[in-house]
Amino acid sequence: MSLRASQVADAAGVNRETLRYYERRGLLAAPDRSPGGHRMYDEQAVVTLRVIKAAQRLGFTLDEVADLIEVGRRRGRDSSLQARAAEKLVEVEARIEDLILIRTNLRAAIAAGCDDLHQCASSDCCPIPFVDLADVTTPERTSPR
Amino acid sequence: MSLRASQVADAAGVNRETLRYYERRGLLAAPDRSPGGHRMYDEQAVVTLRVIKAAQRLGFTLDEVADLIEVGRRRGRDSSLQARAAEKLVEVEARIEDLILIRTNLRAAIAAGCDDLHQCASSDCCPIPFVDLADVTTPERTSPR
DNA sequence: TTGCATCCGGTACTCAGGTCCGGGTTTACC
DNA sequence: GGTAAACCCGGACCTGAGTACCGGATGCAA
Repeated sequence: MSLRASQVADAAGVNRETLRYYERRGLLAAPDRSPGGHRMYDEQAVVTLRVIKAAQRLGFTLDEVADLIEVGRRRGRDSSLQARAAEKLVEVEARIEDLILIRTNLRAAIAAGCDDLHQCASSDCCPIPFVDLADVTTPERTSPR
Repeated sequence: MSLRASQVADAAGVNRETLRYYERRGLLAAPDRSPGGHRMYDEQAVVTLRVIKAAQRLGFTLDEVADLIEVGRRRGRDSSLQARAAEKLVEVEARIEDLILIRTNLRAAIAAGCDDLHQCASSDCCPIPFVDLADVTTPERTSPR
């Protein structure tokens, strides 16, 4: 059984136009067409869309997502996959570190309540949860997002 | 001692124009000016810039960052701060969860090496590290990024 | 077979986040 | 005091990621 564009879009929670857009960008395989030219998707398309959205939420660009999908597709013979995966791993781990720091600070801010924050604000140790991060971050990391 | 625009920009690893831009957006306080009108920053500006960049890397929008800075500035009397911090905490924790899942899968992919990946690719469990995420994700989370 | 929702391709628009330009000062250094 | 580098402002431009619109074609149900 095949799905039409807006069924897929609805199922994945995206705009119908986004399907065409992703197809243009090579993120979504061009589906079969009906005799009249309408796109006919399978359920896999929905999964792919969700995958893309998930990856995006984590800060991967569409190009990066395209890469990862690509890499998953043309299997073993491209062993740069290992390298890519390793790179991503490093990125992901750095992100986790950062987020954990933020979390710690947010928790502290919440636990301390407004009174301590007051004191804190006057002594310039706010903007709240980010100060540590700023120090930790290497300056050369010229935001490749 | 005061710093000039490009010194600050260089120190923080951003474009000089970005300073003006952030000033317009209210993210960076308008600095003092020289008699001739040139901006004269202090070292704090560099820290603030790094803070902003750090927050951005974690997926906060400039508006959100502005919020957080704002909130840190006008201290206790605005007790919605607690609420905001709590909200952010939830977001941050969700992000961490997602990233940990990704990390797990990336590690597995790396550990398995290309051979297993090969097998994997043919059985449709690739694109590598995102499938689980796709299932876990509630469809209604219509990416508010 | 008619009617209406849906889809088509192409193009234009939006929004965030910057970045670049250009003509005219201002500073810093010799 | 001269001059090159840095800076000013306003506005145009750019990229990424979608979204909207259009006139015409298609799908499907009654």
